[in-house]
Amino acid sequence: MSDSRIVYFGAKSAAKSGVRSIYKKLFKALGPQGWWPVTEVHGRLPVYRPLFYGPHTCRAMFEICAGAILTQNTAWGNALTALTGLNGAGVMSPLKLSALPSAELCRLIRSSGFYRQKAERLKIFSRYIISRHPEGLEKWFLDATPDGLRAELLTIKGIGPETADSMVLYAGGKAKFVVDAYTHRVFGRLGFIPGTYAGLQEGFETALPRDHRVYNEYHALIVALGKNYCRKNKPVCAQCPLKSACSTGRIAKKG
DNA sequence: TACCAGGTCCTCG
DNA sequence: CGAGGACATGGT
Repeated sequence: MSDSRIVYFGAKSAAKSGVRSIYKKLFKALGPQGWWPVTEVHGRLPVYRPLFYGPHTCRAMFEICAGAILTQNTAWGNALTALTGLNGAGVMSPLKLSALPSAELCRLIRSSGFYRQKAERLKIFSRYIISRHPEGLEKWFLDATPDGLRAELLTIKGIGPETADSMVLYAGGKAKFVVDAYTHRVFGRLGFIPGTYAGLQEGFETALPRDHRVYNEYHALIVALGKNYCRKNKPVCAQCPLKSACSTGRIAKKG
């Protein structure tokens, strides 16, 4: 007998339909998320634009990449303060960032935490663009395949799987599913295994149409769920859009 | 007061 | 490989 709460990724149609039905539930309950929030040309704060999936301007692409680095293991609000600081200082570009003294860069992004590491990572990424892709971020990303771009990004120090995938999906508008801490938590509680980065990513990419708009919404919806319902300590199971598909709340009640 | 937040790198069994 | 520590601020 199989435990209905356990859903194996791989060649299982149950996993496919599970992944798809969860997406539908989330989208229906929470709506389009408008990711990735990007600063408007004339605006100060990044804005969520529901149902817009690109293409982005070159500077928006760079801002998304910088944001992906700044939000590593950090609350988005803290990363956002740093992004606003960089925009306010007029240094949101590879050329400007790479020319900025490290102490100044550290000061601008201090709110994001791990700021020495992140300042270094932003510089490394900026220098990489200038030296390896002098034609610019836009041409680099738009000409690349999702897997090729991901592999190249992973060679850059400071860019790991999630940051690379965020850049590919949200800056490049290419179909790569982003797996993050929320994804592990939510789908772990839902009973999906394996819970490794590669396992989860392959599960999603196999189950879903290869459409960057779907990957975009799905990951953003998982984050929304993780923040507002599927919290680490005190999950709000009673009103969770996925409670019918999840056993966590029931188990907790049974004790 | 602790714990948590849209990870990654390095080191050591 | 996987586990464990370092990296750091701001919100609850």
